[in-house]
Amino acid sequence: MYQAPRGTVDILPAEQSYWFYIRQKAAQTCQLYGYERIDTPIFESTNLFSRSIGKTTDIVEKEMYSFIDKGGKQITLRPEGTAPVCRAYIQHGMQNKPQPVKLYYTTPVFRYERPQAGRYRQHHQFGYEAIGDNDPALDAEVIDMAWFFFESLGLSKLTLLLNSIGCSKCRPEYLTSLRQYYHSYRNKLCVDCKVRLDKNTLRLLDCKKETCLPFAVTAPRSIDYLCHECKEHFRLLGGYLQQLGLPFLVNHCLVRGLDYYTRTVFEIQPQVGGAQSTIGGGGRYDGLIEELGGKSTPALGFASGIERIILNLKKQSVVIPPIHQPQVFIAHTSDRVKNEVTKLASSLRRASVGAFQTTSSKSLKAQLRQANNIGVRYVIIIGDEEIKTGAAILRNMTTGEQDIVSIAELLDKLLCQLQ
RNA sequence: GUGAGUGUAGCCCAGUGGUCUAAGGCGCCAGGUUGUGGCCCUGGAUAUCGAGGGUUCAAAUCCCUCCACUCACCCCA
Repeated sequence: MYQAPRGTVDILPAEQSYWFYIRQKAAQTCQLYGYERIDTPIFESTNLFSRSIGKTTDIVEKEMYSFIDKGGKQITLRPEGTAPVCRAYIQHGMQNKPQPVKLYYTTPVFRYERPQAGRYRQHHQFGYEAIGDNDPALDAEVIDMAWFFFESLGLSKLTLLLNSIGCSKCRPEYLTSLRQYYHSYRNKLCVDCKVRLDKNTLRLLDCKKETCLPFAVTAPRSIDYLCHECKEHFRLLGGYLQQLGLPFLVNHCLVRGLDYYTRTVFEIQPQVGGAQSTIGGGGRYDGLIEELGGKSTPALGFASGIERIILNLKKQSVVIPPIHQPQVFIAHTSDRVKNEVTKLASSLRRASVGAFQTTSSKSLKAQLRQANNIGVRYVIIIGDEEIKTGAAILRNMTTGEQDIVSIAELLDKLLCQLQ
């Protein structure tokens, strides 16, 4: 028997209410904050990702779904959403539009990893990018928007973590100090951290091993090494967030795993959770557009994992509105009336009354049972006797009451009762 | 890539060597009501017991290999 590839899932009808709900809230949020939707291809040149995310990151080193197409081109299924949006910004000359350009997307994302709770090889992200403005007020807006989005979904008890990791001017000095600091504990570090020491110094702060945690606590802090501009940016951002009443926590160990981040980085986490606690995160990437061949352009963005949001909606028992289903079921008792039934069903739908219709020859009992299981409010029953008089039985499934109504009046009556 | 746990019908699961041609519950189908759902009663369909190999007179049950799933590490959403 075939089954969905490892790390992928079928999103069955029973789950779709969550997806519809989240996408709707996402679109509403974006409308309120002035973001427009963009859809970029699901695959891009491998280069785009290796250049932007960073060659030594795990994503690029071992998690990309890459292949060579029939034209010999190196192609990669998108492992994240920011780089393609930046590529589109450059390609379509969006620097000529009023800045910042605000774009959002919901899209599948592919990473070759061992699946576990809240982690898949194909997952879905809702994200947005604000490109072309370096004002910390924009950072605040982006963070506020993420917070608003989660709040509007009904999620509570969230934690907002914030940090600044500096820019190309001030970060090298910080990295040097950090490396020096960790170097003195070198033989006490875990195997992974010994590798990080040379390869990805910032990530040393992120190690969750108990033996490494104490080193992170007393490690040099990036915010103590910020240049004047970065320091000011961070100070102003903090002020805006306070004004907005967003309860942020500065976390000196928050560094994020993609190389393109500069200055502001942030994550939003639920208070309780499994290993994959982050439901959304983002930050500034002031060097990325230039790195990808555009003009030097400041920007920042945010992305959230829809599967993880659903996980938390369930954990917090948030009630999701059901997807609207037809409220009318048309049953028939004889194949001789099928013509009438088909016509009626079609005309109801054209008048915006959703209707189920049985097409096979089932017993009336079976049809009513089905109608009951679906949960429709009304069943229209048509048989030989009704057809003779141009009438139908209209049964109210909640009360069990039923009337004989002429087919001509059915629509008006239904429209009235379904109000 | 590493480690641990789990694999019995669509779903939840009983069963730890012979009474298993595999029990129960949910769901599904049908009948009880010859044109009427939900409750109840009765009946029915659906399982090469994850796959392959081995031990044994005998394997869902023990052993080996593989596969899948789950959780965790790594990393991230």
